[in-house]
Amino acid sequence: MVKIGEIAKRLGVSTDTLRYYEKQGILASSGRSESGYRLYTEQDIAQLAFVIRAKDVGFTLNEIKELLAIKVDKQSHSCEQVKQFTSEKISQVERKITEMNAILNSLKLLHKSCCGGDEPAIHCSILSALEVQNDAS
Amino acid sequence: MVKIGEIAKRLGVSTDTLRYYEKQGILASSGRSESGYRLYTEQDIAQLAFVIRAKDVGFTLNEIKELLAIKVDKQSHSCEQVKQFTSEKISQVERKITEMNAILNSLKLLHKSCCGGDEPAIHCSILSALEVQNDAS
DNA sequence: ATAAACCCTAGAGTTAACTCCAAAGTCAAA
DNA sequence: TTTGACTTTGGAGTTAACTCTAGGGTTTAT
Ligand SMILES: [Zn+2]
Ligand SMILES: [Zn+2]
Ligand SMILES: [Zn+2]
Ligand SMILES: [Zn+2]
Repeated sequence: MVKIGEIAKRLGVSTDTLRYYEKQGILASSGRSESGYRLYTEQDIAQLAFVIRAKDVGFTLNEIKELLAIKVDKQSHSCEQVKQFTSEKISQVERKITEMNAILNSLKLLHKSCCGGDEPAIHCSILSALEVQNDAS
Repeated sequence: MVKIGEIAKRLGVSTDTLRYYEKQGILASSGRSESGYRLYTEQDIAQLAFVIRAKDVGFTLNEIKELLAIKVDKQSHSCEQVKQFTSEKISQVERKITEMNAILNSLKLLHKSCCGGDEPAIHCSILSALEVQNDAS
């Protein structure tokens, strides 16, 4: 059971952010000390790591809440529903990865088509590289 | 040369958003009609498609501006700088894809570990699936 | 030729996700 | 035992990315 400052420091977020996440139902502390300090477990830290990773790749807090709801709501839902829901989320993430790869390809094409010399970049075909890739979406 | 409403409709954004992107230096129209209407080319549309895709996967407008700057600034920078910059962006995108895959694995594990039956989901090991994955980040 | 549907600008309002602040209680070390 | 670093709450302020409004001009269809 660690205090808020510790977990904040370990995962590189502010204590304000952690209190905000609690208010938003993203991550509550597992308990409080005698004096009312928030106390977090290692599991809480693991969950926060998940939240941060999801946020980093562009999920909103609401989407993250949905992802976490799979865990929270398991008492009130059937396995069938859980399976259905995770299926949807999986295709959503797969779509994002596909788009990400399209962007990566744009950049790689661009990188390849540039000679890398020290002359001004006017002559290199970067512009067309970007557009060709865009057309082929 | 199409008007703002047409491009907005075709790519599923509002005309307000397009005017906002112009103000932010993300995407200007290629010209104006006699009466001052914005006119866009197919290239503009391709660029907007790129912007939308980048936005969808979690890039901020400022990051997108950086990506587009590769194209815009080519007069004032050397090929060496361009190559350097695209390299950085490529690793940034690759990192994002890696994180995305970690999340995808969490979800897949979760999906696999659920029986999918119509009984309440209490018994299934979803919780641990999420946390195991988080620990292994 | 006139109504509907489009476009313009400038600027105000909104939402998400923080971030900061004030006023006060708690805890560890010197 | 007192200083300083922590914690609490409630609420105000900020930033990004829209979104809307007002008040006007333009284009198109009937
Ligand atoms: Zn080049
Ligand atoms: Zn070159
Ligand atoms: Zn199950
Ligand atoms: Zn089951």
